[in-house]
Order: sequence, then C-alpha cells, then structure tokens
Amino acid sequence: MGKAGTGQAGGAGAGRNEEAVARFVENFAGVFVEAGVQRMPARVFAALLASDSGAMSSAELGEQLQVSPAAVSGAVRYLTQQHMVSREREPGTRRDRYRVHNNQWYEALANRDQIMKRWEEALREGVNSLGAETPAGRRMAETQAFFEFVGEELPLMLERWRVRREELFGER
Amino acid sequence: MGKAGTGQAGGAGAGRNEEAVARFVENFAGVFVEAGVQRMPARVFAALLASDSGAMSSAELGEQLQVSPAAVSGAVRYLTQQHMVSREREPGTRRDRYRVHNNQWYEALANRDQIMKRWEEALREGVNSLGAETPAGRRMAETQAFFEFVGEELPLMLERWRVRREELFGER
DNA sequence: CCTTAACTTCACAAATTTGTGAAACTACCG
DNA sequence: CGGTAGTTTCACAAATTTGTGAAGTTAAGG
Repeated sequence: MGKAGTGQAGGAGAGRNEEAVARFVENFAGVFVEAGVQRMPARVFAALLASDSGAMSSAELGEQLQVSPAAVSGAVRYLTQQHMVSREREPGTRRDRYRVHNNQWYEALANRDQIMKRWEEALREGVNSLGAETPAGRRMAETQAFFEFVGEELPLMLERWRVRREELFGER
Repeated sequence: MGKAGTGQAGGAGAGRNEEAVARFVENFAGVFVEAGVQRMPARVFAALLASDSGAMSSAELGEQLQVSPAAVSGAVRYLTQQHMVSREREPGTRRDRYRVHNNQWYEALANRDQIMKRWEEALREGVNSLGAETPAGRRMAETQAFFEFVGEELPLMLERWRVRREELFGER
C-alpha cells in the first residue's frame, strides 16, 4: 500500500489525492465488471483513465493496483484487443506505455462491430435451421432485423456525437 | 392440457428438429455469455426465444436444458429483473410460464437505463473528486457527456426502429 | 383446513476463473 | 555478442462462481 519514494510517474500531479484516485478506480472498475468485463482489465483501464497523462507503464500500473507484472500483462492484452487502449514503446527506453485515447475508447465501446456480427450470425443460423415460416423463426428474423438496424444507426450516432463534442469541448 | 408422454409443450411443433433447436440454444447462449450474461440465464432465454409459442414452464425448461428446478428458478429471476422475460401465472393451474415478448426484449437490451445511470454517476464522482480542471477530470467529463448523449439518442433510435419494424413486419 | 403441486432458498461440492511466482523470451545497450 | 530491463508464458494454488439436492414456503383444490 504505502508507495515508497516520491513519485508515481504516469498519473500523479503534485497534489493529487491518491486516495480519491483509488476510490474512483475501484468504483469505475466495478461498473465495468457489472457490464461483463473481467476485473483486472477493468481496473487497469480505470487507472489509465484516472491518470493525468492518460498513459502509464506496466510497472506503474502494477504498483498502483498492487498486482504482479503477469496480471498487468494479461489485462493489457485484453484491452488492446478491444481497442480500448493502445500500446506505445517509448523510444530510447525499453518500457512500453499503455495509453487511453480520449474519444477513441468509448467510441470503440459503442461500436462493437465484432459483437454485432456475432449476434446477427447466430440469429441468421437460427432462422435457417428452424425455418423462416415457423413462429420461432419469425421471431428471430425480427430480432435479426433489429440488430441490422442498430448496425446502421450506430455510425450515424457517433457522427452526431463528434459534432456535439466539437461544440462542447471544441476549443481545447 | 395433458402434456404427458409424447410432447414437449411450450416449444415443440410436430416436426421440429430438436437437435437444431439445441444447437441454436447453445450457440446463441454463447453470444450472450460473451456479452457478459451468466450461462444459465442465457440458456433459458435462448430456449424461450427458440420456442414456438415464446413461452415455457419451469418444468419444460428444466427438461429441455437438463438442469434442476433450482437452476431454472435462479435464471428466471435474473431474466425478469432485466425485463427480458415476463412471468405469467396460467389461471386454473399453479404453473408459472415465462414468456419472451417479441420486440420488448431487445429494446430492454438497448435501453439499459439503469446501467447508463451507473456509468454517469461513477464518472461524475470521478470528476468531482479529481477536479474538473485536472487533465483526468477533463477526460472524464468528456466521457460523461458522451454517456449523456447516448442516453438522449437511444430512445430516439428505438422510436425510429418501431417505424422501420412496422414497415417490415407490419401486417403480421 | 389439509394436501399437494410448484416454486424458492440454502448449504455444499464441483467446476471454473483469477492472480501469482518463476522460468522463458525479447531486444535494447554497452 | 553478452548483460540485463522489461514483458510474456505457464503450472498451480486460491478464490469465486455455478448448479445441485433437500428442506422450506406458498397457495390452489379438494
């Protein structure tokens, strides 16, 4: 717990209230967990989100969250696969840094192209094997249409968000 | 209604290919699991979706899925809490039936009002405790705005879906 | 009221998931 | 080329989750 010397690097401004950060991290990670994400990736992600620079090294993450390098490695693999975090190698050092890109991560969250495809495919197969004329088949076909609809709408919604975002935070 | 010897009741038409049904159930349940739902609720839900009438009794579910009444009970509790399934008591019998309402369940899926609130709240608290002027605070505020935006957009999108749905399946 | 079918709850055993330490690997740096 | 900081992989122990059987509860039907 007590972190030693002077300095966390990635996240800490001078007067950061470490306890508040920790509270946020666990709380926010909890929401992710409820949404079906494993705990460790959720915690790592929350830590990044709560860091000032938006990027931390593996060692920093391990220290802040009190977990082993192995755990960080696994979490980070998951997060990069989900495109919620990107990995960057700081040139001139052999340390990777993991970064959350401001608007990118929640767009990835909303997009979920892969997931949508899985739903549609499972439903399509259901319609085929049960028969489009059966009541169950009709039910599935309707659901499938819904997912297709959402697949069309999401990109439009994200486009509208970019406009709104510009209005709200435009002159950063 | 004797549903003795021959027949599954809730779901089975005469020539239903039970094997195809089982395959769909496990496959579709898998997609749910990937999306963070526990396996048993996912299986129960898939079974209902694949049933002809869209409704099954506890006993029928237990038999089709080869699980105990206790397991069905737990799964059904979860599903009703999520508003993905509704419980009805058949008058004149003491058997409950569990029903999936055609368009209702995926609207519930897309709505997730409760979940949205949790995200917004966690983020709001993060902004407060880290300070709106800090980089991390700004990042969170932006994310929070995004969730608010989505919260506005979802109902509109669902409204558009209802129109589209009428076009596609209107004269049922 | 009593019986009993149906559903729910509970303690526990089984199965799965999770995080760790240690070994293996990679590729900077001298 | 070798040394070494950093990351990843792996086998395993711990913790959590899951489903079961059995007991408990509820209310329909006589």
